[in-house]
Amino acid sequence: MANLIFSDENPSAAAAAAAPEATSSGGSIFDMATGAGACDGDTKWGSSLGFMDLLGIHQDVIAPSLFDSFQPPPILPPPPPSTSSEPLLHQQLDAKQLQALPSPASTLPESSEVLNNPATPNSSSFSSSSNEAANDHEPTKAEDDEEEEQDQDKTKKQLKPKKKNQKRQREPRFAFMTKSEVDHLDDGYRWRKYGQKAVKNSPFPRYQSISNLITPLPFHIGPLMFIFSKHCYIIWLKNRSYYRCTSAGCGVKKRVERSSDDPTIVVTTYEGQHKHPYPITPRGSIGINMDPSSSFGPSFVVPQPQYLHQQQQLQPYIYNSSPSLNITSITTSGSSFNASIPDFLQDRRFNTSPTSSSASLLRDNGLLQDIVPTQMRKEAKEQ
DNA sequence: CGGATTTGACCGGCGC
DNA sequence: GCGCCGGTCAAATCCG
Repeated sequence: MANLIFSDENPSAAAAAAAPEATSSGGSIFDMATGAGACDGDTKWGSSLGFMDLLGIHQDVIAPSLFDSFQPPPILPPPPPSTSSEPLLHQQLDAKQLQALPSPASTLPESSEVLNNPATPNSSSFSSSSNEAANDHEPTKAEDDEEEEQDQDKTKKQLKPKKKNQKRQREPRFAFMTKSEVDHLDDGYRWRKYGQKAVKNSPFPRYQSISNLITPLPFHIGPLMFIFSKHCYIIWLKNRSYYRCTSAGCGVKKRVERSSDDPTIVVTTYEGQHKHPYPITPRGSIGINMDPSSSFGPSFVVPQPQYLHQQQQLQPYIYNSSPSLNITSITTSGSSFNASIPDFLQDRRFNTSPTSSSASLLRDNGLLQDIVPTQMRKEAKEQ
């Protein structure tokens, strides 16, 4: 996984991964019709910038705006969710920080309440408006029935009309970043996925004459490659998943996507506040102890090594305790890893062949489904 | 069979 | 007004 991305053999791929997103979530898709962005056959991958240059860009642009402003919370950062992933960042971000976040945060309305103290969506630091907002989206049963009748004439897909001149109130959002191979981190609550969007993520559309296509393609985020007029174009796609808490009356939402800057990072954005007790998970997963009596918000239960052992196929990433992204530590060189990493976490760290890694990444990111039609996938499955 | 997920369609906001 | 995009819905499908 990550070790492939930043492999020494393919430094420009690493640079690509480190390159900051030029625009917000609406990164422009490469213009195939006009050929905009096409280059001549001499262009190499990331040739305009060296590996270290791009690393520098990454640090200059990303780190100061997001990571350098990170202040260690008074209590340990949360989740290592049960995926054995490690938390990178966890705090309520101020508007500036949120804008620095890839995309979930960039859409944060200014009216959002943000507090600079560590908390989770369940923490008391969130505004108490969650009920209202939740009711906006989840009307009462009576209202539902009434509207169902009204909607008889309407198209099935048509949505219920919203009150005019009333901007939808957004819940305060809370984002944190986690190094993980799995997108949906188990935080102990039960979530139902209600939507998924493929978002374009093309900071620097990469292209190259097909005749010069020597270096392996950097399959680390989900490139959709196509060939047009002797040029190989790649559009970077990623999925954004939308989850809703399954508890009745709880309108908490959760948005999960990969970071544009580092696809090994999962950006989880919570919206709203749970209005129910923290569910006790029978799985014994690591959970968040949502003790409402605690004025410090939730505390987090450290996963037991035994449990992590069961999850080792997830290839947990050992995160750097430094607030900034130390992407240089992610190399194919085994010596770059800390010797203190338990054996059971090291077992599978370097067993990724380019082939399996590419495939698994495509699978993990859900990109396969974006690129390959469902029918084709089904056929492949049957074979 | 019930709950969860997938996925195409739809709506509203926003920028041009 | 139009197009793009984020967010949501809900039927179809999957899965235990």
